[in-house]
Amino acid sequence: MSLNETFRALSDPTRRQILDLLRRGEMTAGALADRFDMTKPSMSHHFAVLKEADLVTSRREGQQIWYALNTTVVEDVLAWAVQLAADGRDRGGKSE
Amino acid sequence: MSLNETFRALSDPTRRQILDLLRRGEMTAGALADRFDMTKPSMSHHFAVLKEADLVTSRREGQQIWYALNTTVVEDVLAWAVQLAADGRDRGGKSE
DNA sequence: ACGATATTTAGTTGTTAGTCTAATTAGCGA
DNA sequence: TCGCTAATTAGACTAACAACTAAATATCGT
Repeated sequence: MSLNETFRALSDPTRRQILDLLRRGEMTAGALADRFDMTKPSMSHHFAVLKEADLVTSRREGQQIWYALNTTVVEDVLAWAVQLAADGRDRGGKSE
Repeated sequence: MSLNETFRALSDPTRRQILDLLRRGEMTAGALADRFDMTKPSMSHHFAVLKEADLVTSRREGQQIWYALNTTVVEDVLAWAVQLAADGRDRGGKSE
């Protein structure tokens, strides 16, 4: 896993919105693209970045490609943040 | 708060290492810079990005500037990831 | 195999990011 | 104020990014 790639992928608002939509379940590339004011090739680029970061998985079903959220990597981010926040707080003395 | 800025700041490995060092407590700009194989101006740039993203705070004490981790924003990232992971898992059916 | 639909790949362009060197600001002590 | 140290700002250069249009690939139905 590369937090590098992961955070880079998350640093784009369009990509975070895509993940947000996928919280509710799988969606096809086309259905996702329709939700944004952007060309399909541009959206396809974002899908590729998310896939490379392993934040989503994809499978083809006929002519469509279904994308799904990969919670595993999200949990890695979670773990990273927990550690940073927890240790920081222990020292910082911020009690709540 | 802007997750945009936050994730952009976190997408650089040097900056994540800086935060990592700050888990243990405040450090001066110079002390931090010494830990990296990079010029001080470059390090200063990274401090500025982290400050802009509100991931660190700074205060001057004499000739030195002390940087400290701001756990509040880290916790915002945490909350974001929790929501994504939790909702995603509810649907994804991943039981552990 | 053909035509239509779904999606990605290629190539281009303008913008942003990370790094460096050189110059500048800020504070301290004599 | 002068000289020293700490840190940032300015300017330049290269690499990487996000968006677009046009073209290519993959699958389906006839």
